[in-house]
Amino acid sequence: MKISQKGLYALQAMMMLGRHYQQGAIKIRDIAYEENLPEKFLELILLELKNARIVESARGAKGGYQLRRPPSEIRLSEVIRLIDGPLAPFGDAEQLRALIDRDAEHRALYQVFLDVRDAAARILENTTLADISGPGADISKRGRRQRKKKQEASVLPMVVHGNVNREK
Amino acid sequence: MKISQKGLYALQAMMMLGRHYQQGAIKIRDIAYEENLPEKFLELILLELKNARIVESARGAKGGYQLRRPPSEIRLSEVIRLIDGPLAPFGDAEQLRALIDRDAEHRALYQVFLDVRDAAARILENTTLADISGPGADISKRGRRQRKKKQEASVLPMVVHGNVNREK
DNA sequence: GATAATGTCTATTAATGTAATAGAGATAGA
DNA sequence: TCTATCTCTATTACATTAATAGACATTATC
Repeated sequence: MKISQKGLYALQAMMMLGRHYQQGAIKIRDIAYEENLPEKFLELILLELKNARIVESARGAKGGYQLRRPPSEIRLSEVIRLIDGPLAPFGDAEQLRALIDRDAEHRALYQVFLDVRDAAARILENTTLADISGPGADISKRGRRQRKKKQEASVLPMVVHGNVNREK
Repeated sequence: MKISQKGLYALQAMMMLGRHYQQGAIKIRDIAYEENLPEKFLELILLELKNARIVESARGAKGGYQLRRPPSEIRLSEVIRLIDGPLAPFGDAEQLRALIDRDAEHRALYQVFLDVRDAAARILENTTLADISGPGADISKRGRRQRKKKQEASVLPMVVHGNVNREK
């Protein structure tokens, strides 16, 4: 899985709309300005979000965009899957599956990829716009509240090993 | 993070070398044949792996490649980081960091991305070539054994939620 | 030391994907 | 009607990826 620039723009736009939830339609231009996004590119992104019925638009003068649901009901996974496709860490799932079917030895590798995908999905499914934007957003609170499904909280450990944080 | 075709080839080649560990040098051609990889492309990949000192080569007649360490000491994360770069799910960490520094509102989003990266890293750091290749490889055994660091086993839950498995 | 087998290295290409831009058209409010 | 705004299609520039080609260097073996 890879979150593209476009995907990041989409998330930024959604966060902005989340901050202005229930304030009526917001113009593309205003979103672009507030989040510092290329306006014409943002147009295409919002169109996709609209077609997916995550946001809604009003045309003409006084037109603009707004969320169709409260920020607490929009999961990051939904936005990312729409813009960047499946959360799996490999490109072409079909091709990989063909490889696996042809050769039992590679099934274990495939399973590892599935585990990675599931781990990422678990986080992105359980984080909503409300968790990361708006007046209540606070990193330090993530993981302690706002888990919709009660049993899942303990499945996503917040413990981080010292040796895992190795990226540049 | 995205595992490229090249990264997948690298993992396949490493698994093949793992299966033939301590059987002397293996020719590029044989690796390519057994794993059905493009030979010339594989050359470049093996060169990278050699420069990273994960494999070693012998030149000339009877030359070839072999692992420098036992399969149980080669983590998938090492191979993937080498070929495909950092495990983070976003492209340019610098750019994202700049965004975050400019705007405190986006820190929470950044933190989610870090969580995703850490979750992926945790799995790929704790899975070795031995776990997924060779005669002992068995998907059903993953997660129950072969965790090098004792305390980490419980941190990677094997439970999978029904609603997480949503990819095509 | 000649020969054949093999890894090393550099360059190039083709295909694809990504980010972004341009501009004409449709719709709605004033 | 006029103007502001979303809608939609096309196009472009650029970067990345996957793959190929070919000359060169090294080693084993006869």
